[in-house]
Amino acid sequence: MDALDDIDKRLLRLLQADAKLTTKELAAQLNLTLSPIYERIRRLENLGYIKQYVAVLDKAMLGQSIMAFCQVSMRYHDKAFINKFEEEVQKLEEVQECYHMAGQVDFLLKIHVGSLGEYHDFVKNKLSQIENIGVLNSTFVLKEIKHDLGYHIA
Amino acid sequence: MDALDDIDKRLLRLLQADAKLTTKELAAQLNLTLSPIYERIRRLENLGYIKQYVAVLDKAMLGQSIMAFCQVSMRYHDKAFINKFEEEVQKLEEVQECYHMAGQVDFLLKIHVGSLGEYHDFVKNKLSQIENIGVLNSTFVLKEIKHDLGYHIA
DNA sequence: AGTGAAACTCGCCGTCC
DNA sequence: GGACGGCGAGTTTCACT
Repeated sequence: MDALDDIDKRLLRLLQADAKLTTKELAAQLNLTLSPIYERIRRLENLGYIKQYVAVLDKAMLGQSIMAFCQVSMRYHDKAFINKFEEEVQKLEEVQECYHMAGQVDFLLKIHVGSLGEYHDFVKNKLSQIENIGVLNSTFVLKEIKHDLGYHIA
Repeated sequence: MDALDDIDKRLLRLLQADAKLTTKELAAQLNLTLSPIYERIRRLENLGYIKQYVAVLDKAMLGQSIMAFCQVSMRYHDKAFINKFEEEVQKLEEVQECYHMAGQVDFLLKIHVGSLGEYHDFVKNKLSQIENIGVLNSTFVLKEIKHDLGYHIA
């Protein structure tokens, strides 16, 4: 019921590259008619394989040209402090991604801002205001070499 | 000509959250008729604010449940070696993202695989086969705390 | 599960304000 | 720069296989 056959996989690959493909175009590429394609897509949506459809914007054109990774280690590792940090991070719009990591560093944050001044403001007035942060180490992206939007489908 | 007014910004926010909204629904939310919405979207596409439309899939359901960050430092920093590394990384399907960084570490890679065994295989047989890699340091994601798909629009 | 066709809605374009 | 209207195209459903 929830296994993917070969057509499902090809469908997912096509849709994660271009969500605007019409059922007609998809049907032509997969050698089927409109109905089965239509129903397969709805099935993949309902089972949760497809979570949503989004427009991908250009961050440089939106003035978000500085990207940085920020490694955060907590002073104490109490559950309450960890939970508090995770809650606070959700509220910070500069934080695009946040991961709880294995190893010396507790959290890795991906940050998007418009300038180094904004980054300074973010660290000084927002991030470091969260209590119990021990070490805080930022590294900046010089160039984006690769950024795949879709996942590899086996 | 290429500046965004308030309606453009609201339009971009709505579309990067849900690309399947119809012009009709967008028009209703922005208190306009269909034509201006339609033309604004085409304008935002042509100017490059909207790069593409994609379906967002569930990586866990696709069996890509292990996520890791891999820090790579080159032995020598010749332009030719750097270019070669960047080329090779493009070919590796496990590498979701790759950034050239400022600081001690040269590159930061975000890796998606299905198991630790696959990760081992990736490092041993693919990544470390690229010449001139000096230090290679992997850290695994325990939990995804936050992952915004859209950018913050000022 | 897939085909083919019918009904309905939306995207798209022209014209007008 | 936005409103209105008509045609083509896409989506959605159904009866049949």
